[in-house]
Amino acid sequence: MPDRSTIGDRSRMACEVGCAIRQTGPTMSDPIATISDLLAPIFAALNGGESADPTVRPSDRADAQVNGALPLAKRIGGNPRDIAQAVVDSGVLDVVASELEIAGPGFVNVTFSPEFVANQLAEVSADDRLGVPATTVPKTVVIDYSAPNVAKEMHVGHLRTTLIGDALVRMMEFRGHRVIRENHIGDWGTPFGMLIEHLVDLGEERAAAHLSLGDLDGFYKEARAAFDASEEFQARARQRVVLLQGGDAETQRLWGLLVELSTKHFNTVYEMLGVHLTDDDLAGESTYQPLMPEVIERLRRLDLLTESDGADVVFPPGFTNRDGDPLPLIVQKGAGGFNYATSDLACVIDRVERLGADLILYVVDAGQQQHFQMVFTVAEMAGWLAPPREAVHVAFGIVLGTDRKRLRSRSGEPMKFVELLDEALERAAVAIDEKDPDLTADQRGETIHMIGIGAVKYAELSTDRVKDYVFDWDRMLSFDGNTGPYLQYAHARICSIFRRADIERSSVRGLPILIDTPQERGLALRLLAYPTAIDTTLETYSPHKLCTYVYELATDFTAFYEHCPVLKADEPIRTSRLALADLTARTLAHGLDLLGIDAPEQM
RNA sequence: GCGCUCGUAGCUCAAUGGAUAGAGCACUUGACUACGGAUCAAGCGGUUGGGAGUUCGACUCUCUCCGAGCGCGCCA
Repeated sequence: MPDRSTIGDRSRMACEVGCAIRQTGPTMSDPIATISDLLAPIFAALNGGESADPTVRPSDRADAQVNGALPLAKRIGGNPRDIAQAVVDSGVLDVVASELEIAGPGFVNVTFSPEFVANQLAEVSADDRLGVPATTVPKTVVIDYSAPNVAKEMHVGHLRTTLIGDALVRMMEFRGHRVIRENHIGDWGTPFGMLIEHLVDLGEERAAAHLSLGDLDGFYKEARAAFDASEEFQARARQRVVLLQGGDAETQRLWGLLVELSTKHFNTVYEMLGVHLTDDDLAGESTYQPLMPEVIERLRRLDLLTESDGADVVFPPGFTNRDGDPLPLIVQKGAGGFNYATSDLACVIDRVERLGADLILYVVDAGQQQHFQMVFTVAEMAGWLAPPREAVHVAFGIVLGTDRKRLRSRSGEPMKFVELLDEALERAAVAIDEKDPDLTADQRGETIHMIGIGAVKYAELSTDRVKDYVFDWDRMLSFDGNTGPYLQYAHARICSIFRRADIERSSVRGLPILIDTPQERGLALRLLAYPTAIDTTLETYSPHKLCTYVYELATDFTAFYEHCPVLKADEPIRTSRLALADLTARTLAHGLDLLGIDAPEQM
């Protein structure tokens, strides 16, 4: 039974997806990857022709350390220091290293030669892609994210899925994959009987007016209240569900009205956020309704279906309920209806067979892990998800308030998305007005938007997605520390150097960069690590890794900025440092953009 | 009860099985005629929840216990 949580399965994923998405090779600028490639044949030779990982890592004792001698010594027998010596003696690193040192039990500490660093950097500086190669193995990736409900307002619960999904989309696309965004909105199910009847009672015009105000929750609650208060209404609502599922034209039209008014609200939020989701990406649950009977039919033909308490279910092995009995995945309810599981299976079929998906990502909260494990297992049993094709639940934790309880508004409900963003803008405005009261009205508005939204996004993305995270206004909007505003400020500061000197940034692009001081060297090495940062982020679908990179890049820059005068330096140092500053700003802005965050040139 | 996820500095978080576990905030101290001080530097702070195991090497993998959160048949 393929259990997605086992180590073996995870390593399979790391290899198949990771290797496809990762791409080392001659175009890779990261020196770590370069020496790893250089060492590969040496390690293979030492290992009797079989490849062995040199395990090259960044080091705090040198620029890089080669750890591979230790496990290799274990495997083939012998002294790890002798193997390290053989690695050094092979001479393959001589072209890139100015110093090689064997240390401890058998580590090889590598110091890159300044020429090597400068050459790599020149290549990157002249490259629009900043050294990040397009993948040679483009995949079709379907990303299922955001997924708000029709006739319900987006709230804080949609924050993480929307932002993580958007960031992954941007990175995957940049990497050269074919990315299909799917916004699996909740636009189907029994609540729609009630909602449509309420729409009818209210009258279309009044309902439309009501909904277009953005008060979707109010509408939903009224419908719910009517449903709870009147048996007559309940009967109509149930009948309406039947009509909806039966394809009744008038009912469909009314349903479409609800969907349209809701998606208008969603789009307002997406635009405000700068998230790449449009009506073209809508793939609501209704989309998959026609496929539902086929899901059942196929499962039946495969003899996977069992009847249990009147429902049609599949028993994927390895899942048990509270009594220790096999846990079923219900695909057709006793009354004949379909449910969430059916629709997710339909999605798998559609995404694999119609869209040709190699990889399906579900950016959905961690609470649904068991559901997805079961769905994926059943899809594998049915042969719809045969390797190397795969589905991954990109799970994330809950958003907590500073009291460590689920974040709620004062009224006790999940905080509405729009309220949250409004507050972000208000708080950003206070900060901006205090720091820089001289901005023009246009600049002010634009800056507030970039800072406020960027702060929320960065706070959201910069911690490990699988953990719950604490939502703290004061921290995320601080200009100090690992925050969005700090990074944006770092970018603005670099731009300011060029403004002050009245130099076009593009004019220094690709000019030679001289590596002299430790700060220049540190910054240069960081810049060269950008492709690897993106790779490691995508291997685990963890945007916080790119956040960490961008933050470290910013701190490396400030160290450089403190120690290395740019404009006051003599030529050719001055131009070199300008080029280094420009490349830093480009990388910073690019990394932030992959996270969906704007990088203002001044603020 | 079973399953999953999590537990790292006072707080918020990092750390692809590698050497001495790193940042930020807070706190203490220092740098100010400043290429944007919306800054920088230094210090303080840890038996990585406890215990056992695997390994040359464990925050990381395995087991167990403790604690927190979530899930466990017809909601989505």
